[in-house]
Amino acid sequence: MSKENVPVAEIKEYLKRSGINPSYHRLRIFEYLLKHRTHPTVEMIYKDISKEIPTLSKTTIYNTLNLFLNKKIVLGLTIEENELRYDSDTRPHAHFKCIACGQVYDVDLKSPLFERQMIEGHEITECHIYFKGICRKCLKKRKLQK
Amino acid sequence: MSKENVPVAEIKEYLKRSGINPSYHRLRIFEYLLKHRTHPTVEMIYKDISKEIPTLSKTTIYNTLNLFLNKKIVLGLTIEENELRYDSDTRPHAHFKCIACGQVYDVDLKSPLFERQMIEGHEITECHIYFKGICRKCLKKRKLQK
DNA sequence: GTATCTGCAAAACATTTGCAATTCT
DNA sequence: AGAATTGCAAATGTTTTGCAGATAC
Repeated sequence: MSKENVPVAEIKEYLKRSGINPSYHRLRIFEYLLKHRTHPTVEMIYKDISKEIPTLSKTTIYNTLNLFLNKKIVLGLTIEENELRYDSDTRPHAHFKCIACGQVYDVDLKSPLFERQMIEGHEITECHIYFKGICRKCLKKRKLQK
Repeated sequence: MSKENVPVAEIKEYLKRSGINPSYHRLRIFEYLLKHRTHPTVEMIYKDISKEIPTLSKTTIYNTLNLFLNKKIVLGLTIEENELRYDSDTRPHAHFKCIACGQVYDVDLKSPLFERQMIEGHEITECHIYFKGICRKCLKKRKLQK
């Protein structure tokens, strides 16, 4: 799923279709991923959602995200060691991480690499393309400072 | 550096040129990375080298590898969460991880992505391409079992 | 003898696990 | 009630840090 404003009923249906019982917490966490396209970490999700649901525990977020990963409705991004990030957009696309501000951007890249079935005799099931550098925003800031 | 059998004197020179004082441990660790092109984790390096140097500590391996990363003579691969792997070949190339046996292979891929300077307004300094799937060896094994 | 290098032990994190409490139907 | 869900607290595993001792020049 990739759009930003999806009605709750539709999310519910989507979870059910994916074999996931749409409990309140699961719904809220998936909704959060749809709304916040910043590839959040567990920490970020916890910080934000627990403002509205103070009883929510990190364990539940871990449980839920692992469930989502198993059912393949989110992607796990390991663009940087020691922080797993999550993306509700499971279509092939690339990622860009800014080494200045840390933000991870989606990059809509059409590459034949995503279509490849084999490489050097290995059978490919997943392809991840990660870029690092300075993002648009940080570049602008630096220019202004000069 | 990318070849497998490099004389120690040459490694020493390479470290010096990179601004690294070539202590015995550093030499041995870099030599290990050159010889073992399996993108080892700290654990693997420790296990193997400490057989010959029983006094070697993991802290030293972490210190040394972080030094190598800073001086950019090794690449850190975060193809899978919870395990940072190291590669002494800093030329642009892709990586393939077998989801059956866990081995990480180098893939000699010529892609224009490695040459890109900008994408969607972001300035690119690094490009990582990761594949996952079943490797050549594991595919063969599966065929034999049938 | 002063810098650097090394390594222990503790700390800092992220993530997982066991199990008990809670909720849903 | 019975099954699924949640959440605390403890365990696990990786990496970092503080600092003291060893080594090198």
